[in-house]
Amino acid sequence: MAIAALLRDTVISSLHSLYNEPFSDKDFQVNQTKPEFTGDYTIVLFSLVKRLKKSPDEVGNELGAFLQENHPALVAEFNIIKGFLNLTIAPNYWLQLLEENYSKKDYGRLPANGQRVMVEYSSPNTNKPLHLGHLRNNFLGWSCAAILSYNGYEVIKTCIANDRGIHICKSMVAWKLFANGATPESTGTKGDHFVGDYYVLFGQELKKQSAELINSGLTKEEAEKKAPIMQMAQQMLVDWEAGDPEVLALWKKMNSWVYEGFAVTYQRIGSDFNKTYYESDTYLLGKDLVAFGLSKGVFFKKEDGSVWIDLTADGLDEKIVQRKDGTAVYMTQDIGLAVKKYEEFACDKSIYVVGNEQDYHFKVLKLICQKLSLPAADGIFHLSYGMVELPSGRMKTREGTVVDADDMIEEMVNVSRQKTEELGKVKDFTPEELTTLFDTIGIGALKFFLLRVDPKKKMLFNPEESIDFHGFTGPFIQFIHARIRSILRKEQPSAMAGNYKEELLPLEKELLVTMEQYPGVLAQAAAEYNPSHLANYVYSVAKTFSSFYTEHKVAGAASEEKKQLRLRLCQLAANIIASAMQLLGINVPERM
RNA sequence: GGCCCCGUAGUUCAAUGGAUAGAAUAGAAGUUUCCUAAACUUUAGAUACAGGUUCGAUUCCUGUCGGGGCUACCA
Repeated sequence: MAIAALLRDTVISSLHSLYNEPFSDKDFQVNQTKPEFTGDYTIVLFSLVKRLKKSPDEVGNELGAFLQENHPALVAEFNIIKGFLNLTIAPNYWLQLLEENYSKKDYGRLPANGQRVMVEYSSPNTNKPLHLGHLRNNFLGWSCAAILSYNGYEVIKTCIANDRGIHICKSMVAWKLFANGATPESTGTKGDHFVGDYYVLFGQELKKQSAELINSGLTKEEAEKKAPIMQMAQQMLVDWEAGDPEVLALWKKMNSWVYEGFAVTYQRIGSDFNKTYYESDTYLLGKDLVAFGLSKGVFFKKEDGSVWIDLTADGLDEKIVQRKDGTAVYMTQDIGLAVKKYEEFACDKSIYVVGNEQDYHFKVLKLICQKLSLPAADGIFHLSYGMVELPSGRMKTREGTVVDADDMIEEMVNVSRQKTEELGKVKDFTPEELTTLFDTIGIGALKFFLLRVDPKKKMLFNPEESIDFHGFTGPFIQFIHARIRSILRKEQPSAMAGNYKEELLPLEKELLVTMEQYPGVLAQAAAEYNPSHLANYVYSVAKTFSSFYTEHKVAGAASEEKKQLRLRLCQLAANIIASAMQLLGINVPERM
């Protein structure tokens, strides 16, 4: 058990023994002791003071003495400062922890817990290439899946391809009008970019056409609706739904180009899925649920035949679930897909990694599913993440301010190549090894940059300043790992004769205390679906190790006993760094 | 208009209601005959504003100011 949890339980039982009353973890806090005070962990006593009607010193002394006397293997010493009971953990506790875990490659991994969870992420539109915002989504979804799996969940990764609709028709219309039969092959363009270019062309042509109509007195909205090219797109959507063979053939062809492009990018960034759903297959789902909802009285029909749900009692609006022409809307499809997913996989939880602009949508989705008493309802969880913004604000396709994912990756890899060559430490690598290393470092920097921030918060990317390779970054952590591996290549820990007797030095202790927290951090990252906890944590391990490494020699330690201890610290640190980075989707090199 | 989210060093990010608000970067000053200097050490620098709850508030509540999002018979 993690020491913080162990202390919590021990304090609860100790308080019970002392005062013969029931206590819970709400009655005190367990914090790590601030470095300026003596001790490792601190019990915050204030709420106990109130409840027991004793002074902080009284409570602290009674509890401290009790712990010291009855749990000597855990608590060695204590001191009290202004209501804070600082506990020094028995040195042997740390040493034993190290001895038991230093060689475990999967330190912190939990056994299967029988729970199954679905993570839907990525979910691209098939009319344009991926951008930086999609990368945040992909990294987040992949990492959450990995973290959950490490914590014992069975994880199903899914993706819904938004492969139909007016946006797809726009690319198709523009291609028909302007391409003269060009293909990705004929132009040497990556398929998703190729199709995206026609989506942009559509926008430009629409702007041109609507400008003329605006001059003749229409509003912008009216003009865009009436522009001939938009009319063509609308007609194409109707034809698509009617199953027009020519339209379907074009649709299939252009989508296949996009998928080829996506496959290259997914391969590069490591995104993968157990199951991909296609909106073209699922967009009619949910229609029978409308009838079901009507029969249950959850939905109601308006005079024009459209079907709605009234959510005003829940503080929301009325929401449409079926158009007057009988077709399903986005919401209805999503309800249908939720049911389908549940039928296929029966997951206990279903996580949707989708941007926070859809907070309202998912609130409504879950609420409707609950009102329909669908078994899938309670498991729905919207992992709502913030936008990646530029200094000028949101990225907008229309204004050409999107940061393209492939360009971004390419640039990161180039920078890593350049920096690596400047340092000149891997001149003996083969070309293949170098290519792998540049990818590892460049993509590692990018992933870490996007994952170190709390997913819920919007974040800023400034294209003027390239992503850093120093400080709180992926490459720094990779570098520390390479340094540790360099030590361990020369010498591995071997069996220690007897018990370790020397005192732990402050930096050794700090490193070990930090490393003990890994399982706790993993649990928190899983519970909150938040890889940034892991990113922050693994950085603190690397940073602490770096200080330790600068201050103390490992191979040249003063005694064999000391050397063995430090080799164990190295081994555990390397294992934790590799493990945590792996869960962020980042590889760590042996050398760099 | 209604609903939701966010305002922390120059900048980008941390901080289950707890001790003197942490990092990184940019700035200043140092460190390399020694396991990789993509490093280490030192230094200066911040809770938008005004109230309230509390022994204690960056955190909870109210208001003001500022920023963003949602509010489609688009997906």
